[in-house]
Formats: sequence, C-alpha cells, structure tokens
Amino acid sequence: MPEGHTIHALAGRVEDAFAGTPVRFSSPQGRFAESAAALDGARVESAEAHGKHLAIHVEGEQVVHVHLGLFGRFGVRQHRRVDRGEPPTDLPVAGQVRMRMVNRTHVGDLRGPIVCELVTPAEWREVRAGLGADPLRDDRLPDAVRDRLARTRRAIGAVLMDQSLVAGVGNVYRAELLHRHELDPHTPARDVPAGVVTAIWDDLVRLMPLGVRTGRILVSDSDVERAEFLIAKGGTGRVRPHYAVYRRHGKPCPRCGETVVKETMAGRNLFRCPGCQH
DNA sequence: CCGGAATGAAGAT
DNA sequence: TCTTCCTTCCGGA
Repeated sequence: MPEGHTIHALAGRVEDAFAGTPVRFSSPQGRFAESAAALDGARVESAEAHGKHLAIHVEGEQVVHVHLGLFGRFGVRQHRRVDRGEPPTDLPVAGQVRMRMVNRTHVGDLRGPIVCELVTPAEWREVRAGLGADPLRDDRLPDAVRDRLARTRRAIGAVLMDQSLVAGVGNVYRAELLHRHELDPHTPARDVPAGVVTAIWDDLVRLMPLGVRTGRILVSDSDVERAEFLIAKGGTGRVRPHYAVYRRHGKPCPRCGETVVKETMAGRNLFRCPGCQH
C-alpha cells in the first residue's frame, strides 16, 4: 500500500488525531528511543506529505521525517483509555513498533519504516527539494519536469518511478497508468508524445485523490465509477480494486486478451501487456 | 517452522 | 546492476 496516496492519507490522519495536542513519544522497539525522548510531551503542530515522504511538525523546530519504504505501516487509531488526565502509557504493544505516539484520544504505531528520524525544518526542506512533482500537490505538470521528460532517453516506466521527477507514484500506479495509456514501459520518455504525457499526468491528478480517500489504488473505470457512486451515497468507496496488469502475469489482459507478462526493470517487478502496450 | 515475497530506496561495485 | 535493510504474512513442509 505505501505509494503516495497512502502517505497523504496518513498525514491527514496524523493531523486529525494529534495536531494541537501534547503527545507522548516512545520507541518500544528501541531504535528511535533517543529522539522519542527529546520529543516526548511536545505539542504536535501539523503533518504533511510530499510524495512518499511524511513530515510531522512538532513544537520546538522539530520535524519527524518518516518514509515507509516497501513494507512500513503507520496505524493511527482511537484508544479506549480516554480520560481527562495524562495520555495512557500502558497500551499494549504488538510487534515491532519503532515509534509510538499517544495523546488522550489516539495512538499511532509506526512499524518497519525505511526512515524514521528527527530532523530540523531546514533538513526537511532539503528532502522536499530533492523530490519531483507530486500529483497530489500539483494539478499541473511543472514545465521543468515536462522538459526533463522530453529530453531523457530513459524508459518511461523507470522515469515514472523516479521520485526526483514524479513524487508519489509507485509500482502499482506505474503499471496501471501505462496500461491505461497503452504505453510500453520500455518506450524512451522523450519518444512519448507531449499529449500522452499530459494525459498520464491528468489521470494521476484525478485518480490519486480517490486513492487517498478510499485507501485503495482504484484505476479501472468501473472501480472508479463504483467508488464515486458509493461516496456520493455517503459510503467509504472502499471497492476491491481490479488491476489490468499489476501482478496479473499469466492472465489475459482485460482489454485485448493477450497474456500479461512480468519482467524486471531497474530492480523492480514490471507488469505489462505485450498485446496493447506499444 | 522456514522460505519467500512485497506497493521502496540507498549504498556499494 | 547488485546487495542490503526495514517487517509482516502466507504457503508449504
């Protein structure tokens, strides 16, 4: 799950749960213990996401920088020990919790992150400076990024995953977006017509917010329609996603019937339909 | 119980 | 291009 939509949703949940309140920080697993001690009891101000990176701003010019990596999770939930005094310190811990945040109403448990570090606001700005355009922050593809895409011979499949160009797109969105636009991932980026680049970007800008909202990567037209219909009726829109190619190797492409293949690109699993992606 | 795989990315070679 | 790290879950023995 951790592609950009997950992190943006998480930023919202962290902010709703903790912003404006003093928070107990701890590190049951131990590897964030020193920083947790420095943060403990401080007031959380806000949380924000850029691509797959999360920043939790804490009073005293402190920023917790988190990246979930491939299998990190950050579960935020209400706890049952709501009282008028201190946040409870005896909530049960399950598994390896790198960082725990607790206030009077909520607990957040971070497991398996690739990054969990206490940094300064300036250091967080540096992280952001190294990240490309985020479809969840920028409605329009910045010209600087468009120019770089128009110039590079690197494969469009690799470029879409390059966080310094496009921030937040991961393996699932990449596979499905390239299939939606009938594009072979191996096509050099500079050979992709400008109109197609724009169409892919606009698609991301439309689809990723639905991912934030539902917690699912919804990309097929029928899933999207169904989720939007359910949301309009007051539901969560949590439709079970149907992918065209992602992890569907050996199965027929829903558009052309050709068998979906799995290969490796830049060390990552790549799924595509040899029949209709050119 | 063990091995493998997973939506990620840095660092070494 | 490769190895390594982070943690959980699932299938096969």
